[in-house]
Amino acid sequence: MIAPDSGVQGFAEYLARAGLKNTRQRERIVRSFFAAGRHTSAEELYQQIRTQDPGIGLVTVYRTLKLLRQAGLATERAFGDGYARFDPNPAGGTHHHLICTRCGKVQEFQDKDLRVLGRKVARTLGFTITEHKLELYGLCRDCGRAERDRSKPDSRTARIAPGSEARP
Amino acid sequence: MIAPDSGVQGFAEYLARAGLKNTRQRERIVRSFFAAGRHTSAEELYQQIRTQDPGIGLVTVYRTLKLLRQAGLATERAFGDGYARFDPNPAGGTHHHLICTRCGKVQEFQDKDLRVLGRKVARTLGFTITEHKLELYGLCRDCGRAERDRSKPDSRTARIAPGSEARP
DNA sequence: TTAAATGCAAAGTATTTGCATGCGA
DNA sequence: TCGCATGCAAATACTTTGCATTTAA
Repeated sequence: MIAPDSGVQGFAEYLARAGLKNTRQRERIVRSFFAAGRHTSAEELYQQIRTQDPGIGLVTVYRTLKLLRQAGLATERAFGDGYARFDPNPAGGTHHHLICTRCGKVQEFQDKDLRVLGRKVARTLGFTITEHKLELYGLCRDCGRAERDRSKPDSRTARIAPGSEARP
Repeated sequence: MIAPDSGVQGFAEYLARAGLKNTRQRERIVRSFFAAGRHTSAEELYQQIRTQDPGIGLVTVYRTLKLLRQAGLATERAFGDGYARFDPNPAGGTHHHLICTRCGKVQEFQDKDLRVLGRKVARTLGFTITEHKLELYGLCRDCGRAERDRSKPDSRTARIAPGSEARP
């Protein structure tokens, strides 16, 4: 994983280059963002910062997240609930996702072979890579087992509940 | 790319298994979705279907997209504009993204080596893979060039306009 | 000093839900 | 026939914007 300080510093550098100001609020938000780690929503970040610095507004959190995206330090993701979620872009490191399409469970893993491979592809296409992220979709162990049970001749009744989407 | 018919059929099977109904609207929406291909928003889909079948409501499009997600046939994505965008989940095939973190340009590519690699990782963790998607983040050719120019000693003036996010 | 940043309140807008009616199985 | 699906309108709620004030450079 990325060291939180590295992200904070990268953001400071971006602000300086772009002629923008580094404020108390921005620093605190960015620090919390990189400390929180993964799949953070603006609201979650806001609630957490609030306990340390009640003066900060939700609007500023949104604005700072937007800046982080523009700086190439964060990526917006959607998991299906109404919230936009943000992941820090690890500089050099990688974190990938295994996402179960049935229950919605998200598991992370790492693999360094991917790094090499991605770099090769990118070079061919003229891209300068700062981050790469692999998402594997499928069935997790439990759901895979359920699926196999379902297809046995005995259990013809549907096990799929249309309205059920788990969200950890 | 996935053949549209395959997706339509997969959805029909899902509905049958789950005890849900296959309606004229659903069929048309799903067909259009798989034909459209990539990064489709609910609104776009709605506008397109409207020309063929004015009776269909936007609400039904939203509901059908939700079902497609639950069926594991579509993935929700966020590019940063206000819209949720949906990609069909290619069964077996893969399509990956190169995303420029500065201008937002998205380029697709394929690589079969990744497939093997992903499968290996998944097996270790007990996942059954149906799809995998690699996202490479970085700077596209143009933005990479701009970045290099910027860091020359001559041009100290900021080239980064904070409010400018291109969206193709 | 000065342009940028903040925070509140208000606006905007993508997405969901309630309910009466329609329709597939 | 029965229960799921549809569509309209209204509601929700996430995110953005206007504006006066504060603050970093």
